[in-house]
Amino acid sequence: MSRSNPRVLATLERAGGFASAQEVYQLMQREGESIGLTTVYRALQSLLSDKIVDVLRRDDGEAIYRLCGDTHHHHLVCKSCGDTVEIEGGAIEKWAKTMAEEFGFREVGHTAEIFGICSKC
Amino acid sequence: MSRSNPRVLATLERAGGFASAQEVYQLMQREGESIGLTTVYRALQSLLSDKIVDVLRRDDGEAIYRLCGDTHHHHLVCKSCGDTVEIEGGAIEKWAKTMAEEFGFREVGHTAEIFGICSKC
DNA sequence: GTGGGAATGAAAATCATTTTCATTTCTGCT
DNA sequence: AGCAGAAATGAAAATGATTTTCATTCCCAC
Repeated sequence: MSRSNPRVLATLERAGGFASAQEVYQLMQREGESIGLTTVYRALQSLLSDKIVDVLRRDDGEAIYRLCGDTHHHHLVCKSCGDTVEIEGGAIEKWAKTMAEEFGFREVGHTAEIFGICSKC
Repeated sequence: MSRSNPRVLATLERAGGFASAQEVYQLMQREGESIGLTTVYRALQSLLSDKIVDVLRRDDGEAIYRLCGDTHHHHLVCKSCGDTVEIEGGAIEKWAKTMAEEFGFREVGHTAEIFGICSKC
């Protein structure tokens, strides 16, 4: 069940740790690697569920995957160039926990993203 | 060029100021309004470029539109039954603003969701 | 009224993503 | 070796949101 194809992971690294499935596929094609689009999608999903990569959405809705360290963090993403800054989310953690408790939820997780236009754009 | 169809806007309001194009369309159908899906999409785009609505992305990539200036809130969603509670996000707003400023971002927005298992499940 | 631009919507096109399914490759086992 | 079954692969078809095309209808100034 190890579908986390290492060639896909390597390509994602080569791409600067930030690319869509289609881009990873095209990159591999251009570099002469023989792989199917389906396999790329499957590998990315597997990497995702293994928490080796992270997924975000571009403005047009395309999913982009990126390598991700294991420390829990959030992202500040530029809507224009896609540049990403990893930020601390201590305030969020506390907020999520408080709110969840207030309404009696358990096994709580959360997502949070900030997006805007970066200083370069 | 005023394609910001008022019926679409009204429906978006009725939906709680938060819905996808498909949902707006279905809601209008169910309520017996005669409108085409194309028109709904066009109206939403128009409302968007007039800055009357805002667009976000759901996890699955579907675009959801929301009235700007609507009091902004977040969701606490049960992973098991899908039940949703709307919650205040004052802490988040501040956090997002602070972080964005720190890194020189402008035109800042954010998304945040908390998910878990509710008390009934 | 009438001519032309704007609005409408059905149907087709597009595009990312997922599913299906037949084929190939790997694995452990004898 | 040889073989069975599991897992991986990828081409092609299916899906689902969104966009485009295009013919028709509506509306408004003249």
